[in-house]
Amino acid sequence: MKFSRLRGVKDVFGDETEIWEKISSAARKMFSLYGYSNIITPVIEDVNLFARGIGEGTDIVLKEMYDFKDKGDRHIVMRPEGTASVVRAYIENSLPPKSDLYYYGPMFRYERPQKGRFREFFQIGAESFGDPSPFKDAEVIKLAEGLLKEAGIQDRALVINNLGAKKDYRYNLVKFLEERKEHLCGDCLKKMERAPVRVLDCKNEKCKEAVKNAPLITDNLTPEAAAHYAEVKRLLTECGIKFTEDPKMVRGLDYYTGTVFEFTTSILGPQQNTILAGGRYDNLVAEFGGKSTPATGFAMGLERAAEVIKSQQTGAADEMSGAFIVYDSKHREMAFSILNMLREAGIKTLMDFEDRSFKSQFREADSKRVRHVIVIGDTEAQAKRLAVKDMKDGAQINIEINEAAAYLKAGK
RNA sequence: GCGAGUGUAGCUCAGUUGGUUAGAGCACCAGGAUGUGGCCCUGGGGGUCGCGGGUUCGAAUCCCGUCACCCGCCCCA
Repeated sequence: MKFSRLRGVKDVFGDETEIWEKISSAARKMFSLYGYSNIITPVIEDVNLFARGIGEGTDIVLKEMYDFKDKGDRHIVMRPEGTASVVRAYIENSLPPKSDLYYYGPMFRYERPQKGRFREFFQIGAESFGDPSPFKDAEVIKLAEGLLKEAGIQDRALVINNLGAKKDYRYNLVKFLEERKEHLCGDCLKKMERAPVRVLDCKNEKCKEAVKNAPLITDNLTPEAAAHYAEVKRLLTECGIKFTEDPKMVRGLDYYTGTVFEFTTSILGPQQNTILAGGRYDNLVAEFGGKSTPATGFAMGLERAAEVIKSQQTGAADEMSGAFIVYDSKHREMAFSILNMLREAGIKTLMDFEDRSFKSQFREADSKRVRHVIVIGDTEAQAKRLAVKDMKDGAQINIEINEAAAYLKAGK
């Protein structure tokens, strides 16, 4: 019986895990620099956490949740994103009012798979609680940018917006759209009720034309939001962060209330080009029953970030390192003890346990890109010495066994 | 969820109007004088032609279904 993986999920290994590790170590470094601590929350949660948190009307909740009933008849969902869980945990565990947290783990969405879009995907995210200041927004964006930079992602652009509109904005926008109803596509008509701002972002040419003079959110911010937004922009410039503004950018999660931002890349195609996104959500903690607490955060998609790094990689060969033991089968015991000795001395050492020709063993040593080959044939075994060949220049020397570790460690 | 495309060896792909034992390159394995890699040469292993059904004397090739990937839309990281 042969099995294959389920739709939209993938096995990650080899070069790709290497890139993932590079990203996560970049993340650990940046988070520690900014004083964030790690939080691990369960993959499964109660459905209502996301229905309430992300928004009842969003696509994620409406049709993309991986949900099921467990044996106790509980309605469970495999988390489609990280923020709702972290907010829940923040309240439930009475974490300090000011908390800076980061997380790493798999998320699940029942979507049609495509390049850079999976049903199980990994996110690294950050959530900062308790600070309403525009400085915090700028700091979070600076952190996000630092993380991308540290991970080696050069191909990135930052887009920002603010969603702090006046109360009557939505009403006025809907009214504007109602008047142009006949020019809008079917999707937009649906969006009009649920998330009217989204209509402004439609790619359909007719819709674009129809909404050309629609009231923009940035022209209808509350005085506080406008001041906050201006301050965030000033601070970003102060930090040396380049950005563009997009008054039509809206995020797909309903909880955002102020600054929103997205880092995009050009290599993933127009629909999956967001690699990191986030924003301010000052009402969510209160909506979840906690004490009213301002908050802001972001999430990065590992698969997409890795894809960008992969596309940037030059074909440079890896450095040669470590040693490979080539031996005559009669002396396998001796070779094995040398192997253990070198490893205990902290030297990366490889060896093949099958009886293979010197030629085969050397070929393997070469493909493993080791710097040195230790040869143990009859001559060496009798003299209780080792021949050490430098695979870079082909030079070979003969040394005492107890000199080997020091010699290899010295490298070249 | 809607619309289109693709699916042949580990990888990238050939495969003529349906016709014998399905091919190439790369990768892998072995050998190329006496124990020594890369380049080169010789040989070798490896394929339920995505899967299931149908048409036919005969199907990788035609038809139907199904699964997967991928592209556009939707949405999002």
